[in-house]
Amino acid sequence: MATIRDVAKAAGVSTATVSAVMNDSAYVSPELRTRVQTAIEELDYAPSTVARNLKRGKSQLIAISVADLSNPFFSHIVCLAEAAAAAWGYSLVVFNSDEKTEAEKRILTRIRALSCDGILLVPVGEAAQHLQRDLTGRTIPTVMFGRVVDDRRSDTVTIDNESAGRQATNYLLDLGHRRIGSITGPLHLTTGKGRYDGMMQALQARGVTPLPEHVRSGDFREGAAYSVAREVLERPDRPSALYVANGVMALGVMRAVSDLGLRCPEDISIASTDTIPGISGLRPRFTRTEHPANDMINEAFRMLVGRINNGVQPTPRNVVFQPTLVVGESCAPVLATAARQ
Amino acid sequence: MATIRDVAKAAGVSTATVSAVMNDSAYVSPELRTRVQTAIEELDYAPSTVARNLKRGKSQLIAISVADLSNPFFSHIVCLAEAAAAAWGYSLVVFNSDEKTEAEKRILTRIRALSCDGILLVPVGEAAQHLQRDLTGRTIPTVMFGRVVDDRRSDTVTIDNESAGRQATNYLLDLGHRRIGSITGPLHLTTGKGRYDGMMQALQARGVTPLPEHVRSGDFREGAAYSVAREVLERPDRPSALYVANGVMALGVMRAVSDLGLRCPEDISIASTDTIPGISGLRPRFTRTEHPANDMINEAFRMLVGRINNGVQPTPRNVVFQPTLVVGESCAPVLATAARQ
DNA sequence: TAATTTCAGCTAAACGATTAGCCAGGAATT
DNA sequence: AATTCCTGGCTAATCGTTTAGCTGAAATTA
Repeated sequence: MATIRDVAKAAGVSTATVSAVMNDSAYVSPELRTRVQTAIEELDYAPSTVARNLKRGKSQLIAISVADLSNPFFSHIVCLAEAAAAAWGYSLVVFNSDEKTEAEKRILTRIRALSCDGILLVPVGEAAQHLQRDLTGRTIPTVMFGRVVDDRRSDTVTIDNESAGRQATNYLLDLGHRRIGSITGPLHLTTGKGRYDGMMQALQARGVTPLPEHVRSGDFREGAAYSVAREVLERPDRPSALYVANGVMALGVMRAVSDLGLRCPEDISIASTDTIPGISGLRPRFTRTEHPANDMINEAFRMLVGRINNGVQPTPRNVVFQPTLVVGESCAPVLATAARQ
Repeated sequence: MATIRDVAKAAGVSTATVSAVMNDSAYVSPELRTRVQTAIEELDYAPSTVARNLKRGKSQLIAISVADLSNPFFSHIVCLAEAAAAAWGYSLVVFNSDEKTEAEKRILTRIRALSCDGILLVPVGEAAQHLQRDLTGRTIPTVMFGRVVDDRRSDTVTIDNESAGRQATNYLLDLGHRRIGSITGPLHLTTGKGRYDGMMQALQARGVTPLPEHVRSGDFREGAAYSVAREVLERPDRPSALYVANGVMALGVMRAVSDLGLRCPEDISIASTDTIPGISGLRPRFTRTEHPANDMINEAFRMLVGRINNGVQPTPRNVVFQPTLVVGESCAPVLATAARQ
């Protein structure tokens, strides 16, 4: 690998001049400039960011740690983050905490060791204590994404989870459903709790009280959602509609529906929050609330890069985005459902 | 942040001794050792990996560049790769070349600049020349994944694309289909060409010649597959079955089918190669060939880490995996289809 | 005792960039 | 003509590690 010294020798100039050309940090005469540039071309020189980073105290790396990389929502987030990182001149190091506190600890240690310039963190959240210890010790600029564990200290980018739960539930209520159940997320997560709260608010506002047996908590994964949904749907008093707290669980519920020989929306209406991209060719399309993921990631990067460049500001910023309801064919009016029973 | 010199001064030893304690690379007397350790504790010292990497010429980073990060197949690959990287003690830097040669060039330069220890590359492939220049100049251990641009020089991990095309097509033939069309991948890619060839082999073996208008090439994305599929399906002599070269295109085709008011498999049978994970709750489930992605990634990492540790070996290894056929409900016997027309 | 070996721990030279500070020589000023 | 001012480009120090090579005292051997 060619070094800056090789280029300097080849171009007959000093390393300082080569550096000046690379970063145009000082005026260099046109002649020397072209000589340097051809030498760079010739030797196919690329500066060592490792050396540069040592000198500058930066690593040009942004770390992202997501809670479940096998969830298409987070895959999508990683995809958007990669593009944003590239646009800002960073590279993206990807970690999967897999909803495990232990894994998250290891990841944060690793991120420190790599001296990443910033962290985009979807916190696992069950135990926030270690986060404070790990993050505030060495203040690496951090933006919490999607979930919140300590909204007083960190910058956060989230969606209004209560609104998501309310919107989806209101849609079901508007169709006349009253026997509404839910597969919620884990209630110790803000995403799980918020959507659950939103749903309950919507129900209470219309004076509807769900059966406790119809409201079950999942873990945001396909498998558990499948088995919990089976249990709920096998009951003789099964609900006429379900609110499902995320996209992959909605798929699990749908699998349960079809394995039980039920049909959606004829036998059961399903509304969810969050969705799987690209499956609009398959029927039924889900009625769901969607996150403005692109805007969220862009905002997160703007905040993160701001912190990286301007140092840590005293007041953390919390930006909340609004979900939007998208109607598919997974819900039917309750009259139709009742007629079939 | 405390440096090794601060620690050395505090402990009254040389930096070499501190370094020796950190990596236990040499014997240090118990007394000095404890003095160093308390000094480290005292100053909350963590060595700068940036400096260490500069010196060692290693970065503990493995780069993965995929051709389309928005494709769930590659998301899945990234997910598996993250786990494999962590298991081997590396961190994963993710890049998306988005099927663009220019982007791939920039990515390779960036990877070099970051001095990643190894590369897992899904090459864009249209122009392999620059790859040779970029990769052989500085021999960063590289494993080509999924696609091949120069199978003589690089390690590769691939699937038997021809077999995939043959298996899917034979399934359609066995159902009695003869008017078979295809949405292929780009034919300049080994994945596109191989699957196409496999399909043609299967057809020829049964003496079937497809109409050229029924065999259209896509770009492995949902959008183009949708429009091309519409064109094919709107023809009065539309095929009774389609072989679709990857999972997201199959979704696009399915969207076209449903937008045209057709039904799958009643009006059109669809078999594909590659699939979208987790959608088995939605109907119809695709009949498709699947890749052993997990085994493939594990093998790729074994090869890559081997190269990193043992230096570049003379003979490149090419490992080819076999796809397996998984039957869903997206295909019907031709008699049923004919009866409806 | 003198010569040799051993080895804990030190010194200093890297790694490859950035950059403060310097120098030479041409232009401008007096 | 002498002085000052610019300014393009160079020299060399620096970032924080690792590590080859050295030193000198203790241990071993003859």
